[in-house]
This record gives sequence, structure tokens and C-alpha cells, in this order.
Amino acid sequence: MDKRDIESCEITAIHEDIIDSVKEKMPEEETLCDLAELFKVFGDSTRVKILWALDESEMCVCDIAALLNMTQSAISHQLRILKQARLVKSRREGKVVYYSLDDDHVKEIFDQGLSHIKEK
Amino acid sequence: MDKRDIESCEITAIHEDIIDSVKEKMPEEETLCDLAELFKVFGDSTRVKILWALDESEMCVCDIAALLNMTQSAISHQLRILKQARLVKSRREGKVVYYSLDDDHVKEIFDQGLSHIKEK
DNA sequence: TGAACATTTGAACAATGGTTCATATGTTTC
DNA sequence: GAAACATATGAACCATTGTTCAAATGTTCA
Repeated sequence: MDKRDIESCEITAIHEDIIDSVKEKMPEEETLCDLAELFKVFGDSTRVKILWALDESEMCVCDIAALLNMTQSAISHQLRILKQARLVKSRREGKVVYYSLDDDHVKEIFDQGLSHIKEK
Repeated sequence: MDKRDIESCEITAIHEDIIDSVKEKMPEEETLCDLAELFKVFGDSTRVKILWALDESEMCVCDIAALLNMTQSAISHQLRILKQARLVKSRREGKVVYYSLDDDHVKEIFDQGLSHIKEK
């Protein structure tokens, strides 16, 4: 049956065999989008700093704010994003909320990223 | 001498000892920003797809465009970003420009990312 | 209960970034 | 050289996003 996409008829492909074989091996669209979403979370220096700090020690919001010399509000907003991505977790102790890492892969990913940066 | 930051006097830190010890162990500001910049490159589904495809096989621009059902121009723009980040390299063969991966860490980073996504 | 404090939340603003469209560059072939 | 083709580039448009400011929760302690 092999119906060719009508919508993409303007696109002139040269190596259809390669395209087909690559298409077979590619993960699902949704998986790759999820992956990009995860890296989007890593793609902000404030969040990278927060994650790096939390890898050293559990910290409360105002401590992180002081460490990075930023507003508590700004930090809180970013922590919310990190929590939604299941990268950090929190526990409340009275008025204070302590945050810590909730993932083992973060350090690995960061180290691999650093290796790339330091190359050459 | 230990001069306290005047600018950040509104920030009320609770655990100065933790802040100091974390600050010591943190990498340089610039390093963390570079790391965030790298992840920003990974933080787009089109680029993730391109990298994943190139991990399977060297491909030319129009093939990638056909594979992802996108404009050649859009793909070219993204390849430029990937090249600037030293993630892909290109070689010309006549009119056709072939792109391939230029980094060993990409696959590692993607796999770690996938592990996080698949958790739970 | 009310004051003080730590944190969260929502709206608004400015900046960044991906795609599209039109056009330019570079290469081959006639 | 001109036509055809693959790719690159620049400007413009729209959507996304990080920070700020103001106000709301939620908790402790007097």
C-alpha cells in the first residue's frame, strides 16, 4: 500500500533507502520530544546552578537565593520547574522548605556535558 | 576582610555555613553557563531528532528534511547551531553536504536522559 | 489572634529563539 | 555562460520563557 505523504511532495530526498532505515530505528516522536523537554530544563544557567548546588547539599530556598544572589521569588519559580521535571524534591520543616536532588542521572549528564565542553 | 555584599542585603540567609561550603565546591560561573548553553542546544525536539538520526547514519540536508518532514531551510538553520556547538561536522561531495556526529558524549547524554524519563 | 517570617503564586514585561519566506552562494552539467 | 540543483543566509513573525513586582499561603511564636 505504501502511501507516500502528499504533504511533503516538495521535499526532494536523495537517499530514500537511508531515510527508511533511519526512520525504522528512530524512537517514537513523543519520546524524543520528552527528551528535548528534559534538556530544556537543563538549558538555563540558574537551574544548572541550583542543581549543582543541591548535589553538594540539601538547601532551603533563601539559602539558594543568597548563594546565587537572586530573588527568593525567582528561585522558587525555578524550583517549581525542577520539581515538575522530577529533578528535585522538597520537605518542609516548620516555615522552611528544604530542597534536594531527586535523580541519579543528573550528575552523570552534567559530567558528560562537561567532557564535551572541555574537549579541545 | 570578609566584606559582605551590600547589594544583596535584602536576602536573608539561614545557613551561612552551608552556603559558604557549597560556594567553595561550585565550578566557575562561566563553566556552568557553558553547560547550560550546551543543554539549550539539546532542548529542541528538531535538534534532538537530527542528532538521533545522525547517530544512525551520515545524512545530507535534504534527506534529513524529508525524514523529519520539514523545510530544508529549517534543517539548515538547526544544523548551523549544532555545528557551532561542535556536535556535528560536515563534508561536501559535489553539490551535496553530508552531516555526521562530531561527539562521543551525545549518545551517553541521551541515554541518561532517557533513563530519567522512563523512570516510574 | 496577630505579627513576623519563609515560601509560593500570578500577572506583566522584556528578551530569546524556531520557523518561514525570499534570496544568495556554490556546484555540476549542458 | 546558463540552467538546475543542494545548501546557506538574513529578515520578519510568532511563541516561549526568565525575571520582577505585588500579593497570597502557610507556619511559628508571643
